Amino acid sequence: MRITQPRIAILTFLINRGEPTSIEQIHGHLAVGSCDLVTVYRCLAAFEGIGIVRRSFYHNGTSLYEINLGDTNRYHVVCKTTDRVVPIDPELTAELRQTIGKIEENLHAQGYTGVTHVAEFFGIAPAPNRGANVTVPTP
Amino acid sequence: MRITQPRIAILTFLINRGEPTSIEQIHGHLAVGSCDLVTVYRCLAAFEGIGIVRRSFYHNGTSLYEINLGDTNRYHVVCKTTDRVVPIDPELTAELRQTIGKIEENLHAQGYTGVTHVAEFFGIAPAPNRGANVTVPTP
DNA sequence: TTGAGTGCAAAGGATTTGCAGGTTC
DNA sequence: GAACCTGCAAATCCTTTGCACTCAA
Repeated sequence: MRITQPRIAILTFLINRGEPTSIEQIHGHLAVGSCDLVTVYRCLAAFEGIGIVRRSFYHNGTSLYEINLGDTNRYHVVCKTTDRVVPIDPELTAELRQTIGKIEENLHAQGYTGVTHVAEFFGIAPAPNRGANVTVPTP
Repeated sequence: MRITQPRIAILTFLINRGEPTSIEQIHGHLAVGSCDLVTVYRCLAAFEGIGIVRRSFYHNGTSLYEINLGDTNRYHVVCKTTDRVVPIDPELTAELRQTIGKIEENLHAQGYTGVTHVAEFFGIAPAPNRGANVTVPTP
């Protein structure tokens, strides 16, 4: 896997962002003309393949990508109105992670390989929460 | 909401199937010519709207639909190779449901409305498990 | 009767693929 | 220099929309 300008740009962006982000948004935030939309698709697929990014889904089925920091899974609520992504309460996240871990273990025990999962919450954020300093799109 | 032939057929199929199923598969299992693919899309959207079916996603982002039996959420593993759907261990399902319930409560408490979630597991089933009597496509 | 539902065709949006030209190693 | 990567264009796949017709209520 070669280190190229577009890949550096995409990865840098994802690291700074630290949240599931749509391909369009990723592409939109890269310097104009620095990287084709198709290249973003291809790079993210490659990144997912080697495990440095994780893919999840928006409630309409389109893809979201985020940096994969080991198994420190994070879970989020995505606002259906604004697309803003807010992390779930840490304690509950820990609990969820634990339960999901058990399930994945159980599946491995049954002989499943390459087990992955997707867990997303969607809802309409209360107006005051919208635009919180959680997700400030990098200009 | 009117009771029509296509709706009866789709609902009957989903009830018998009892598992998340793709639109294509649903359409493919209905009597040929009995219902247009577009109608399947529209019916499922309508069913989802009134809450009698639930939507989830396959690992490639396409939709899966299943009958919504109250709030007795069920969670599944989808085999990436065969698309077969197998329910998660009941105890673990209960635990997962409980945790997710807490998270949704927490979100409501924060002011979120219309909270929904998606939780899916994907993996490659061990060969002996493939073709288990879990998902017998209705002829 | 009459408006919700349907089928067909065509549009739309997201993602993938083909191929020539560029860039990394 | 060779292989991998990129950009552009076009194709593909899934899903939605428009419109005239049909059918359940």
